[in-house]
Amino acid sequence: MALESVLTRGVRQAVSREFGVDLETVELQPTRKEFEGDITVVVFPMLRQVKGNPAAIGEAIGAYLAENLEEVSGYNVIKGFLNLVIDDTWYLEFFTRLRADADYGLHTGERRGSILVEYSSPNTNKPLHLGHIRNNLLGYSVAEILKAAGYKVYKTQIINDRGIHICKSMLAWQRFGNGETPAQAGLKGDKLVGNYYVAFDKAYKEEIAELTAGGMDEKEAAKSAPILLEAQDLLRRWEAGDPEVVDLWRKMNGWVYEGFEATYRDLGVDFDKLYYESDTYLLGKDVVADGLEKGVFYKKEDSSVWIDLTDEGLDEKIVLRADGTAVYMTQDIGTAIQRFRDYPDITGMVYTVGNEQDYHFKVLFLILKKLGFAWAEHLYHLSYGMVDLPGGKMKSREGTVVDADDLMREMAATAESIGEEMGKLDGYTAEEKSALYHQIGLGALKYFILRVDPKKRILFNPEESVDFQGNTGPFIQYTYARIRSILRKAGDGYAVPDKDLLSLSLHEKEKQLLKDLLEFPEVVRQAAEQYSPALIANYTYDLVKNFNSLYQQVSILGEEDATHRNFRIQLTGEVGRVVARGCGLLGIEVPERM
RNA sequence: GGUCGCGUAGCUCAGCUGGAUAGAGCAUCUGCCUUCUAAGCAGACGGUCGCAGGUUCGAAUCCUGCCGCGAUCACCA
Repeated sequence: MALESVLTRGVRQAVSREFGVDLETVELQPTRKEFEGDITVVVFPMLRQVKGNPAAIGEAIGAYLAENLEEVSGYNVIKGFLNLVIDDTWYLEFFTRLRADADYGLHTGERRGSILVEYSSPNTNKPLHLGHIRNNLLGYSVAEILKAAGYKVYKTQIINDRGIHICKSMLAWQRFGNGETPAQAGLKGDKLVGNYYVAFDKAYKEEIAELTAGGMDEKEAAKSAPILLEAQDLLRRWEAGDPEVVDLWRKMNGWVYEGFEATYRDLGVDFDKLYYESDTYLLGKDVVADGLEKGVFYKKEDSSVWIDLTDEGLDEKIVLRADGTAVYMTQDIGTAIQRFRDYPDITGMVYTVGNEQDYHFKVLFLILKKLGFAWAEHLYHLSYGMVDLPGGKMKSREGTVVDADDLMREMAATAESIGEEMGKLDGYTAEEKSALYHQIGLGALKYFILRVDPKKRILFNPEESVDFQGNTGPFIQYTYARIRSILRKAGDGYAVPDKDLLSLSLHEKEKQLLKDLLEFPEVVRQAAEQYSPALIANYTYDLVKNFNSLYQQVSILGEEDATHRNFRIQLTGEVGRVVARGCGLLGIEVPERM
């Protein structure tokens, strides 16, 4: 049984015996470092039910527990806090269970249903940037965490592959491209297409300038620039299925996908299914018709369709245009329903989308509830803050966008220069080194982003590189490599029978590590419940920090008592296992050496 | 203006379902590599937890108001 349940029950019994009261709640917390003990019972809340002074009550409970529970080997009372010393044997017993459990920390036996996690979902006219990186890392990590918590997870994204923005790139390519391909240009496809998007913007601005110079009003010029009109015409032809336009669209989107794919591969994220907006943008209209019949929606004189959410403290929201075409909301209603058809087993969905769309998702979920879909209760908007630069938002027009590929390359380069200076990689080939530096650079980047609470905005200063020391990914990776090094040196013969193990007397740092390891499953559960990789990141950091502390203070391989030495080696191994698992949940790889 | 989010050390962040003297990292300063990887460890310095009230035995944590920053309030996605 879990220690907390044992103690809670014991405290209840103690209070019942000593004071004749049935306690409503028992409050436990880890004992603070400066006091002796492992778990603390807070006496204050009992005062409502038990009369007396807190110290005396704590004393009475402590005496009872020390007497009656084998888990409790000592206690002290300070100002209404009853600190319990838990017997080493209890932690060692826990350790025997831990080492026998190959899936420690995973709640895979729980079968909690299936969840679809959507993330990334880029436009196909521009390369991925730092903002997308946060989105991808969060989505991927939350998907992994949900798996660990016992859900079956499908990872997906919706690719915004149609619309006026694509047509702009297409048009610019037609005009200025001379048939240029990514191979000819020596560019990734997404970069090439992105360049034409920029080229469009430039030409468009020039035309506006010409028109205004000719005396036209600026707003009017913005609307009537010939290149824009032509792009709009391209969109109409695309929607009409004009083969020439559709072919070009296919070709250019294909280039972009190849480019994205490379970025995803470098980033280490993947998807089980892709949705394309070109397939889904017409969805949702029939649902609107249904909702109209049910009275969820209403029609205005111009025959546009709306929903009135003023009762909910929100506004009226359009769900279908007067000409019968879909808006953003219409599509999202449609795709949500489509996904529950495609995956009949899913019980919920997670949308990884920036917090600028908080309102949209609030409305979307509300509409789906009003339409009567029971699953609408289990939709979650994984909302995250923007990644800003010291000067504010990233702006492609001002060239301040931090490109995803460039950033990853720079991180790896930093890892390389540090690594080469350290010079600990004798025997590694150039390829092995390069792979390792990528791993470390990415570890730094991922940890940097994931350790922060998703809803907070992140300030990224390109001038100051991401740290590789202290509370960072490489610190965790380094400790893992250190652990692996110890285990390699230790070899194989360090099995310890349970009965020998249980007679050990634990070093303070060893006990601390066992406490840390004990928490891991609960941390995973919490991280899933709160959709927060940051909890995993911070936990893993604390664990690793405590391991390093042990490492510096005692000798592992040099311990003279054979049983104790072997226990330490095993403990090292288990810490390594949990570190690797925690990192895995963050999408961070751990190296054998570094 | 309405709504939502954020505000903790010089900087970047933990802690927030109320509990003991608010914790890390970076930066600055001290020590520690002939012994398991020093991308490390031990320590020092650094805080009116935005401000003001309230609830409570107890508030960084909950409530109210104010201030600051951001987002949003499109027949764009």
